[in-house]
Amino acid sequence: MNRLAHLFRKVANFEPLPPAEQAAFEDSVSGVRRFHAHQDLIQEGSAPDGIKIIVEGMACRYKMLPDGRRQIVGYFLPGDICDLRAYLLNRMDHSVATFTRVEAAIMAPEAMQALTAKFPRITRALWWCTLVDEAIAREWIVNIGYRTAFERMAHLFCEMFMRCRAVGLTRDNGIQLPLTQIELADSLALSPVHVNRTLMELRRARLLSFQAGLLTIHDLDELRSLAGFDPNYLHLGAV
Amino acid sequence: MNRLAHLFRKVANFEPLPPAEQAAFEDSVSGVRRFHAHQDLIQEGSAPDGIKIIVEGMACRYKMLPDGRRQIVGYFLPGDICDLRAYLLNRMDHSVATFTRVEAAIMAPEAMQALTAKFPRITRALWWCTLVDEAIAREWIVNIGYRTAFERMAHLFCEMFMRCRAVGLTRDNGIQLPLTQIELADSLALSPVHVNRTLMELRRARLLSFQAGLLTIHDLDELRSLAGFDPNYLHLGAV
DNA sequence: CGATCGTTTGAGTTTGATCAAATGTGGTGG
DNA sequence: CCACCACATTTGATCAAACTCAAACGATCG
Repeated sequence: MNRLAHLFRKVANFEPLPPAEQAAFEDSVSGVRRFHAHQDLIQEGSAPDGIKIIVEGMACRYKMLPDGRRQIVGYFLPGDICDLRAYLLNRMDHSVATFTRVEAAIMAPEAMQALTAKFPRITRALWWCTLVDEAIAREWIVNIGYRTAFERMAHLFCEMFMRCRAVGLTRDNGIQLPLTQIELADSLALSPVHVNRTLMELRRARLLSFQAGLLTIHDLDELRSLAGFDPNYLHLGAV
Repeated sequence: MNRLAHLFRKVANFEPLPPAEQAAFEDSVSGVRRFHAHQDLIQEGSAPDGIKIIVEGMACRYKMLPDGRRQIVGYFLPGDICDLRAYLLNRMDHSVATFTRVEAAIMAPEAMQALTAKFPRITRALWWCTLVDEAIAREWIVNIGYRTAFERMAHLFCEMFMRCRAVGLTRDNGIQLPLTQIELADSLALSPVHVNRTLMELRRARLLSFQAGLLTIHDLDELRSLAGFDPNYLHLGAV
């Protein structure tokens, strides 16, 4: 099947790939691997191996800290490419772990090399992906540095909702967001206790519900406004 | 002269460019432009124009916030490329401003396109630059999210020192770091008052001095250790 | 049916923010 | 050369957001 459908849908925000190039891309995939929930895909300091494109499930980039805590620095959802950098960097500067069971399409670096050599449009599309990743990382700096706990969490939820919507993973106004409060805390640089209280505040304001890995947004406009969320940095064309 | 010497020196950490490719790169530069201190080079929301490579001076990426404050999300120093993204993103998701007078080499997007089409090694080198930028942005997330004010500032100073050293901009154990305490505050997500106190703490500990735009590090090993600084994310080969 | 993990609640503490004002410092014009 | 202005730095006092510690409660699972 079309294992890369989410990826193609995402990059169409930049430039749609013609069917022939989509097919060539699909053909470059050597296979699909399955990973357990809460499993490391890559560890900081190691050499990245193959390129993995998320087909199903969710994962994150994180950095371990000297006192045993961790800081999550980004999320992966279907259509995201896990270590494009495999090419160019010899040591990973962060780790990657799954939240859920993950299914990933695997590509050998050589296959990627051949593919991008042949199709400049694909090269541009992939480069665009890394630029968007970078833009998201920068928005996280702002989010963590400037916003209050309440705004910060609201902002993250907006971002995840928009990103899921861009690849067709919303159901009504809900998305799968299989995170524990502790994982949310690691993402937002908040304590788990404060995450819990902030979450209750968001619920009490009837903005959303969040349980059993399902985030439902009851009032997106209000949430966006309270979070100071401007989707421009996601570069997703249509708002 | 060799206007791109700093850039070539930086990318040599990835893969040295042979003289012929350096020359072709230089030839693609259409000219040099000068900018005043504290001037915007690009504004958020606008379409990026040309590609600018910093030849001399310092600048930053920043985002304005609704209450008029700003968050600086990265620094540019000589050898850094200012908007490679000019290519691929139609609207800037952040602004760029100078700290000092800046001299920048200008390249038309078409010239860049031609250059990268002809020299795959240059393409890889530039892509590597964006990956390093991304890695730095992620480390900033950790820095702002996890570290105390003291560690945070120490970490930033370590980073800037290492980055300057990688392009040959250290003098003894000092670097030009022409920032006011307010600009430091905008970078570290701290209040100016707290920046001042933290700076005094660093000075009192005899770790460094910072005045008149000059940062002198008296005990780099101790500073690195207190900051929890691991230079791996800068991908600069030699430590 | 414990055991484990995640969530919730309470109480006290801390880091860093805010507000306000004093003190340098460098530049400009008279 | 001095007066003045704008701006950066320093200091003091108070406040608040979020953290820590601790414990209870609730699911889920072998």
